[in-house]
Amino acid sequence: MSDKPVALVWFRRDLRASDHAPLLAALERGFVPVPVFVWAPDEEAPRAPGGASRRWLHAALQDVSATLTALGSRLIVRQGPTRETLATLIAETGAKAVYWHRVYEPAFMSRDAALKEAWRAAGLEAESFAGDCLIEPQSVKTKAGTPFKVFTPFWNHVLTLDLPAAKPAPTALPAPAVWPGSDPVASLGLCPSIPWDTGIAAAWDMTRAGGDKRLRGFLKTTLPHYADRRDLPWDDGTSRLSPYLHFGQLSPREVRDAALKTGGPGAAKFLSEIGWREFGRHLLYHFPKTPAEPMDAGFANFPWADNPALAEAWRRGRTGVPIVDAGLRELWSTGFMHNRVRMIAGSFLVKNLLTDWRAGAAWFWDTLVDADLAQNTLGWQWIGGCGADAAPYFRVFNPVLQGGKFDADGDYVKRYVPELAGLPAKWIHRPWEAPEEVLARAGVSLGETYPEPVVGLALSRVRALDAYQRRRG
DNA sequence: TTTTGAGTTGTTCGA
DNA sequence: GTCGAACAACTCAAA
Repeated sequence: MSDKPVALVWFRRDLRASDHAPLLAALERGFVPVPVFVWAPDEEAPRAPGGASRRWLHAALQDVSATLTALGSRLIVRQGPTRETLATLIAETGAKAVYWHRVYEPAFMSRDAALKEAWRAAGLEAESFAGDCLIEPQSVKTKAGTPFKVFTPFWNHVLTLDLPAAKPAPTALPAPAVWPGSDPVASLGLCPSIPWDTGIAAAWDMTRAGGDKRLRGFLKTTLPHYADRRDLPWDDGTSRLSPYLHFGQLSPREVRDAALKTGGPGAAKFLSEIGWREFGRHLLYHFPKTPAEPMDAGFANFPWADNPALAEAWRRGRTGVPIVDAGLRELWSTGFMHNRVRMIAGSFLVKNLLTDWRAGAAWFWDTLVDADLAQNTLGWQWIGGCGADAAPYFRVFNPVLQGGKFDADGDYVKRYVPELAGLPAKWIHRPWEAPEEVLARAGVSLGETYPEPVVGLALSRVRALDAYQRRRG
């Protein structure tokens, strides 16, 4: 117990005790930190967090709460409008300061600036700190003073900068004379009422320790082969750190420092993937309308097809194209989709089905445990061909060829589309072309046990090329 | 200001 | 089956 003045430490996407500048600042400046989390989903834009993301948040909050408790502190959890809820907590604790990490999403930038101004006007010390990125979006500019729009020069520039390293967690935290009341994490209603989350819970250790274990194992055994194996969806060749990074259970500085320390082949490639995360934040900050609007204005009136049945088949993994269906079923059952398959499935929705990329972004938002506004926007605008550094319009992924290249034995398809497991590798990515006797032997009856393809690949490819070409005028 | 080199992730076609 | 060319210019970033 301490009679020092209290500082609220406002937790958001930084659900950890290590590399936590606001927490350290409170201690260094002689305050007793009171960690707080405010659940106000309606204030997130353009949409409140999706189901899978909420499920992860539930675990992450419980975990960081336990971590803070072990250090002698607590996590105070409240729900309600952020401004009023924090005002209540400031009054209850007599806090003289509020510290937090910046979040660079459009909905928060102006709101948080207004809060800072209001708190300072009220005589509080209010300060925000660099958030969940290696380099803050507003501090990187081309020599012409404009934001970067191409990844390679962006990242080459960032690599020349002297970036701060991660800081360790405090070894102990003081407690205030009186703790304010806290709602149980369970009362936030983040877990589903019908248990669709068993697959997610089985696939992930959603704690900081789980992320840390994943990071260490990845660096030790996978990093040397990263460049080759990261594209194989049946393999465990990617870091799978994205949800831990999204919720700040691991900071990008911690991940970067550990990868640099490991070094060797693969490290630069892996760091460039962290770089894409940075680039996504950069783009969202400088182009705040991109979650809702194509960055390339020429796409404003693109003739997207409006076919709810096809979009639903895609969401449910019932398109009849095995690797696409496998990806969407992996997503539905585990809250994750391998990066290679995200591209294949995204290309199929946007190009073969000519569906507005925003429909894909909305589904990913609801179902991904790593759903992140900046990354989701960048990824979907890229595959739609309407974003920064986007895929050329004529790049239409062929799911059969992609399957043959990256899932040659069909192991990935078999895992998530078990009704095709009896098919030999030769046909598993194109069952509609398999001879009748092969299908019969595998127990596959197209249209009954597994759908016929909802579109012909060749025809829909030509249609997409035509639509994209026409857009160019 | 003008110029120049370059740009995540692909497919198809024809020799 | 393997390989190179074509696909389409356009924009970006830096010299």
